[in-house]
Amino acid sequence: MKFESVTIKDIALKLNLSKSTVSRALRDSYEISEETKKLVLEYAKKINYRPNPIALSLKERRSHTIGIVVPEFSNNFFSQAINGMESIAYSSGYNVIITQSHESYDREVINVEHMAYRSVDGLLISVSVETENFDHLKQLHDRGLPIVFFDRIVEEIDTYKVVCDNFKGAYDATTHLIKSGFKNIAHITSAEQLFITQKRLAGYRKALEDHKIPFQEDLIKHCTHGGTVTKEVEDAITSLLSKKKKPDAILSAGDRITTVMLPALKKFNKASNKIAYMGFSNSDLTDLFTPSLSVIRQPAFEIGQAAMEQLIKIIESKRPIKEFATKVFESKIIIKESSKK
Amino acid sequence: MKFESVTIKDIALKLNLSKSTVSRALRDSYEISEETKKLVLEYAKKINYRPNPIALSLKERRSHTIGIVVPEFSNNFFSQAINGMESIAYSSGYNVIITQSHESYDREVINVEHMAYRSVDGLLISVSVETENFDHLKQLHDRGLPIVFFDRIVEEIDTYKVVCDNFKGAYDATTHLIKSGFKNIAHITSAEQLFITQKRLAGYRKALEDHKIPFQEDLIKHCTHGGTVTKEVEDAITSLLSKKKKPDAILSAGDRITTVMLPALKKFNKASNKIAYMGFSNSDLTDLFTPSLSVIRQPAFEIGQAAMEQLIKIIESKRPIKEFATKVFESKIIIKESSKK
DNA sequence: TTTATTTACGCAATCGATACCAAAAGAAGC
DNA sequence: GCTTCTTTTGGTATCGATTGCGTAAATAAA
Repeated sequence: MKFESVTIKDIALKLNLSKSTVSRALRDSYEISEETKKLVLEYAKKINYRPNPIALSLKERRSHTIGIVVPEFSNNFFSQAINGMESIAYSSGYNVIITQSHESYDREVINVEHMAYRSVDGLLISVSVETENFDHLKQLHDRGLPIVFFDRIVEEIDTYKVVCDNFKGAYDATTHLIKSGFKNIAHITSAEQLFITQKRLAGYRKALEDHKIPFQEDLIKHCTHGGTVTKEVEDAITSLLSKKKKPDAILSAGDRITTVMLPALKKFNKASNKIAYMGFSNSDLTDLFTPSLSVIRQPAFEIGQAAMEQLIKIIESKRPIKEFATKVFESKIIIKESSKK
Repeated sequence: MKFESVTIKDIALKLNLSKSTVSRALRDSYEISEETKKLVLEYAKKINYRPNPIALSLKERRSHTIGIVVPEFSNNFFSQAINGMESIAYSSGYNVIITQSHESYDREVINVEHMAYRSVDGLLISVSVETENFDHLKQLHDRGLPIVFFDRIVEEIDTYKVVCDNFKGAYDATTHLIKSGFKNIAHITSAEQLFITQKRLAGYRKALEDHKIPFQEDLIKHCTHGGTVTKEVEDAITSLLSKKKKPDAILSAGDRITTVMLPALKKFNKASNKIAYMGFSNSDLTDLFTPSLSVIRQPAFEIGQAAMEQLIKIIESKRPIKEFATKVFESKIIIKESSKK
């Protein structure tokens, strides 16, 4: 239960040296004789000595560990982004620890604080759908913790951000639907306060406008839990389908909403005139659906990489960085069966 | 960049007390007067004092943090298991940190050691498909780190384990295929050395045997990367389909193999006589496929919960635990279209 | 009044590693 | 032979929190 580990003191005792000498020998300091170095290094290797990172974190106030907070792993966009982050972190000598907020504000606060107090050197976060108050992040940021936002960014905190061009993604998808002959396009999306929700909605509206299709408020459905609660998506569908003038196409925002929407829609499409649909999704399985799903795909892996690269740059910069940019990636429209007339 | 935090010393200085008095007051020690306690508590609250967990970890050699190592998040089985683990951990006052091995032995070793040295109080792990040498886990276990295995367990390390009845899962699925009229059933599975692979294969063989169908070695295909490399699954399919006597059904093991197999099979099924299939999968999307996918589903969330519960029990037990059990859950066969004649 | 017992607090060591400062030993210069 | 400089090593404080031990003051008992 105690988990004994080898320390510098053990080596010092054994070799009749002081702790400081051993420490310096291990770090290959110039002030230690070759002879002593060799002695220490050999013995350290023999007993498989490893410096205790907890002690180092306490002393140096850094841990070579980066914290990642995402809403959910099971959302492919996030698991792919995490893979991108890991790839950069490991090659730069950092470890990552990852937590999920499960779209809960409370959980997000707990996770963020736990990481901060565990001395992560920096934080990568995509905020939960519930998060409207950003004090937990602002405080840490003000106290000097490097933070990089990705995907679900927080506008009011001035740091580096990595996103997709959500406006354009939604604009292109909507345009595609319009050009395919649909005129009554609904939009099922995430909570209103999310920045990406606003951007996507704006893209959708602009596409309608550019094609002289009037915007209808009641074709917009917000899922306040981002699709994690199945019922809210089903309710949105039901509400759309019970309208006098039913939509002929649906644009959905977010992996979760898209996949939860499909079963409900499938049931309906069997019984009556088909409704076309497409959505934001990074799932690899969308081709297997019938009809195969047209999607807006984001370069999640690259977004993760870019976010991690930037975070490490901030962490390792000598002087505090004041100028921050927002890196924007392009999403890609992939047309399959589900959006055809 | 430095991230200043409030310490006990700050409080002591401000209130003209010693560090020890402040510490004791905060921990509500009986040797501190009510008056002083109140003073300290109020000031601590005011300046938002939080004990530094790094310092505590160093002192107490425990962190109230539990490490989880899984092959991949994007595998639904694992993301669901993690959710089960988190649910127990949080209600028991533990935090979790999660890493992926990406089915790589080297990455697994790095992750495990990083966590151990970061003073996790215990470890939950499902080993990578590559892992054949268990020294990294054995060493830690021998030194007293509580470990609980789940799903991909290590037989030779004596600790608590949580699994599904993989034998029965494969047996039931194979039996179902046989009873549906298939006689030439192939099995695409993961690397041979994995314990669950062996169990599933045994279940498959027993079902054949019980129905007097001869076992054919060349109907078994092992994917040494567990399906993470698309080509190995495609090769397995190609090899099966190029046989003189093609299989009439396929049983696949594991989420990843199942989903990677589908596109390859779909292409083939369009062109020629259909091959039935079913597989182990915890994806929520299997109903959306055409044909809808018959699956063996494991209670991943419950497995995660059980594993975490048991780990916490080991961590918190006063005396070292010597007797370990293996908890076995039942999987469930869900019959859909893909396994019908 | 004297002694014994609480009460309430401070000092210093500890966890593991690092780093500044001092000190010892040897080498070099005069 | 003495001072000065260099090389190599040891002592000790530090990071933040806990804790055993010691002790002054306050109170109770004799």
